[in-house]
Amino acid sequence: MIQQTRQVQKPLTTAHLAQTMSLLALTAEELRQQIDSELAGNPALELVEERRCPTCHRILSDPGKCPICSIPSNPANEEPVVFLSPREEFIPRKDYVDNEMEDEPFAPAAEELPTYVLRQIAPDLKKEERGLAAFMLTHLDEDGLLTTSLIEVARYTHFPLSVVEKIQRAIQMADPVGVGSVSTTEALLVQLQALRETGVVPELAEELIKDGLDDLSHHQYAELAHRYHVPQKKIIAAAKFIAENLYPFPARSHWGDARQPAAQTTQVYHQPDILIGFLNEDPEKPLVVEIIMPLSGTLQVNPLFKQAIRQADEDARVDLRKDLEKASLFVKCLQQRNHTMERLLTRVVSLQREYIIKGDKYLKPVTRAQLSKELEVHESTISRAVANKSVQLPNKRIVPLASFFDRSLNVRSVLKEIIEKEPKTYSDSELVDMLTERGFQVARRTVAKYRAIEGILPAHLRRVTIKGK
DNA sequence: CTATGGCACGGATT
DNA sequence: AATCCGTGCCATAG
Repeated sequence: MIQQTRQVQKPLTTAHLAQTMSLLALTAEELRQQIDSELAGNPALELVEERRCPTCHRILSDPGKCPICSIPSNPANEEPVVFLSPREEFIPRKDYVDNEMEDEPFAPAAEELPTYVLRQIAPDLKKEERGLAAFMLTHLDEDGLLTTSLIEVARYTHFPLSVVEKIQRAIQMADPVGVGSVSTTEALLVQLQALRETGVVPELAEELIKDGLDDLSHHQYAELAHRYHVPQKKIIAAAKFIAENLYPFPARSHWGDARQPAAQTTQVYHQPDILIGFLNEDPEKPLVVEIIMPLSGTLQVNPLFKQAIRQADEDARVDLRKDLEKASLFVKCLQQRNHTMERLLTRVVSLQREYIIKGDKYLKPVTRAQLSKELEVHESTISRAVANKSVQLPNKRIVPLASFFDRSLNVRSVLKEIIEKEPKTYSDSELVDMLTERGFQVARRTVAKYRAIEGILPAHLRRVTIKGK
């Protein structure tokens, strides 16, 4: 991806900048590939052994200081602790495939999904269970449904059925909710259950999914209304709810597109590039921000290589020097990149502290442009750094880094809250007033748009819903 | 007549 | 320069 390092003799500034930029845009996983290939292609680069902190045995990226242990024990620290966290083991490699049974090499279309899900649930599983989970996840089709029945899974893997079921439940609750179900019906029910915990669900939805899915897809509302002895209106409302909020094929839904029910965008599943958590998981302690560096050691220019140059004869020397230049440029760029990331994250995290801790409502609308001024870098630098990266929040949710710059998330979240709380259904224009009271000035039309984004039904359809709990 | 969704325009953001 | 987002106007459904 970075071929412009051909002539690196002198133009330190431009080449330097260009490469730093391209490195900034990379996710942790991509960065690892980049480094791997750089390392393989350049003998002057060297990966020095990992250094660990003597007390907490954390791998260090900077020689000497351990970011965690050097935190002074003042608990009420408002400032986040930001540091590079070299941890190779965090980058899932492709070897999650079960070695024992190689009958099916890989689900070709879905290589991203299994690792993504596994990452979420792995912490909660025992070691043997992880293997089972991995096995099940490799048997998903491109829609995120299980291709093998649970019984078969149990027979193949020699796990008791009860364990298999337990793991399946864990998988289903993971991010593309419903993933790992054996049928679309099951997936829908799981999603419904999940929605129930957060919001309102039409009372009929569950029945309809269980028995009436066929008629439902053929829009036989009259027939259904008759069968359940309810007005057709209710059926339609429930149907609409199902259509807009649930996804028969979990792999096609993802955080980003809960907004666009119909749009079947091919979502890429990210693993986090940045981890945010509390020190020792203790909300009293300061926030710890780990920028994942996909390395177990530190990159540097091989000192032996420098020596080798001196001893080399004339013509070899030119080539070697080229390599050396390239290597040192790469190291510099990498450092620069990391430095920028650190500064960026420091600023963003302390700005959005409330959001990170308390949730969407507290997101402050910050633009990339503002931040670029504060950090004195070009806007495009921020854009690149923010794009395509995802962050794991203390509550284990994984969100795109770009969501820290969502200009309307807070309003939408308050809007959602209003609608969920108030028993009476407000029309859009009433909602405008409510929002204005709380300090958000938006147009009526915009409220409608936000509703659509959040998948909230219009007032007259909401009226027939019941509150779920 | 009221509440909403569609289209499209202008300004901000990237 | 391309894209995204909020908004106004208008048609349509209830």
